[in-house]
Formats: sequence, structure tokens, C-alpha cells
Amino acid sequence: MAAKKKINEREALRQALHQQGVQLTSQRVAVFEYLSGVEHHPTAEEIYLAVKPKLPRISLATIYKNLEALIKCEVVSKLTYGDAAARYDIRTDHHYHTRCLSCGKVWDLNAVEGSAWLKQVKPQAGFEVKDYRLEILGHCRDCRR
Amino acid sequence: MAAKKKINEREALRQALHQQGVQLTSQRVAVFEYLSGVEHHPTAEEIYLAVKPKLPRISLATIYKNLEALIKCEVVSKLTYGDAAARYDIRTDHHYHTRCLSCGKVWDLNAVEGSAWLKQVKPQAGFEVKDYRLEILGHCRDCRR
DNA sequence: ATTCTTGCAAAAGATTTGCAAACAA
DNA sequence: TTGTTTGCAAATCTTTTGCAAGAAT
Repeated sequence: MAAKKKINEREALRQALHQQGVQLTSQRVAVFEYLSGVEHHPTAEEIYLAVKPKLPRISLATIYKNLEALIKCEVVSKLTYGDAAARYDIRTDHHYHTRCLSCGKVWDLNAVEGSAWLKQVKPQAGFEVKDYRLEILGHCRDCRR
Repeated sequence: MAAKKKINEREALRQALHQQGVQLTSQRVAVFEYLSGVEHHPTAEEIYLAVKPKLPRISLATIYKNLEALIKCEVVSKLTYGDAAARYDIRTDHHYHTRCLSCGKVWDLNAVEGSAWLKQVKPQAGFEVKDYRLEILGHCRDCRR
């Protein structure tokens, strides 16, 4: 049952990648599966360390290359933060995030309703709006002890 | 009149810096004045290039050090973006920004009313909210030709 | 067989740091 | 005078790139 589901997921992944001429490799699958299984949005370094036990010869450069490949295939999205390393999210639909100011971890912010409010916020004249970014900053449960 | 105002501004700056044991130097003043006079929020590099004609021997490291000093004195705030260099803002009150996806420039987003809506957005359990970050992303007038 | 991918090391861009000389108070 | 700051160069951190060897289809 669980095994069958995994096989189906892998097939779906193969197809998404194939459309962009991207191959399915063990390194790629490992990155994808790790991202699918964590509740927060890890950095490239975290992914690297998590995947290394299974694939001891993998390099950090490969992690970065694979993340870019997965982004190209619209399977993963990249969240950027100036202070620190970028983070990677298995979701690609439009949504917002919560970020911990202590540990830097990032989570999805679910159930944001009424964001129609956002659309009525007006930028300067001549500015063409393409997207909104909303983040709640604070301290996560773990960091508060 | 304008000269008198500038002297008063400089005195106010001196006092703000003095409270933190920070001295008033020509380099510091140049960074502060450049930041006060631009409508967008420049990077350290932009400030460096803008200030260099007046102070040809200034170095980029000094710009960074001075920006940190001004931030410590709560006279400047830092806006961070993962893709690119950080940007510096002469405003230190809580407000939001517009950012151009083409050129990377950042402006203040004025008159954000109704942000009470933000306060009702609920993060995950156990998360202590400290701040909100809202950005409108798009293309600025100049980049649209 | 051909194209794509890996792993390594080196490069790149932004920012920080160590230190001796110069400056502000 | 005393502590702070400057300018330079070197170091740091994250991310990207070049390339020869290896893997996927």
C-alpha cells in the first residue's frame, strides 16, 4: 500500500521531469523525498546532511543543481532570505510563510483567507503588481523552550 | 534656511550616535545623507558608488561598517533579500515595501490601512508573533519602459 | 550511443573581520 | 590622550560554474 503509493509518486515525478528533459536519478529522488517528508522548509545544507547517510558520495553542488532542476520542473519552489541561506519548499502553489527569528526555520502559513485585502493595497504609480509576499515573523515553539 | 536645517539634522544625528558611543565622521554623514536623499532603498554598493566622488578614499568595508553603526543607533534599517544584496532604508518605523522584480529596487509602500487583517492571520500553534513582512512584487515604471 | 548528471575544485558575489595607521572627542 | 574608525586585504559564507568521468534512456 505505502510501497505502491511511493511507486506512483515516483512515476509522477518522472513524468514531470521528463517534460523538461530532466532525468530521474537517485540523488534527485533523495532530495525530492526528503523535501516531501519534512514539515518545515530546509536549506540546501540541511538537505545535503539529511541525504548524505543514504548517498555518502553526494556533494553539496549536486544538491543545488538538483534543486534548480526540480524548480525548473515546477515541483519545488525556492524561498529566499537575505540574512541566511535560501530554503526549499515542496509546494509550488501560491501561499505564505511563518519564519522563526531564532532558528530561521520556515513553515507554511495555512488558511489565509480574505487576502482580497492585499489586492486593494496600492503601490506607487506606474507599478505593475505581479505577486505578494507575506510573512509572519516570530519565535517558534521549540525556540521558546 | 536649508543650511540651518542641515546643521540641525546633523546635531540630531550626532546625539543619536553619541548614545551608543558612535562617533560622527565624514564617511558616516555621507552615508546618512545619501540615504536621506534617495527615494528608493539602495544597496551598500550603490551607496559606495554614490559617496565615492565626495570621499574618493572610502572603502566598501567602511560603508558596511557605517551602515551597521547607523542600524545600531536605530537611524537606519536593513532590508534583506535572498537573491540579491541587502538594501538600506532611512526609515525605522514599521512599514512595508514594493520591490521591482526586474531591477531589484525597493520603495516604501505608503498608506497601508486595514492591516488589522494581518493580525487575525493565525500561524501554527505555539508560535509567538513578533512582526509581519508584506511586500508587493512586480515591475516598476522604469522597467516597463 | 547520446545526452544528461555527478563530484570535485575553483570561482563568484555579498558581507565580515583583523590590523596598523588616522581621526574624533 | 583614549577610544573609535578607517582602509586595505584576507577570510567567510552561500551559491554557481567548468570539466572529466559516470549514469540514464
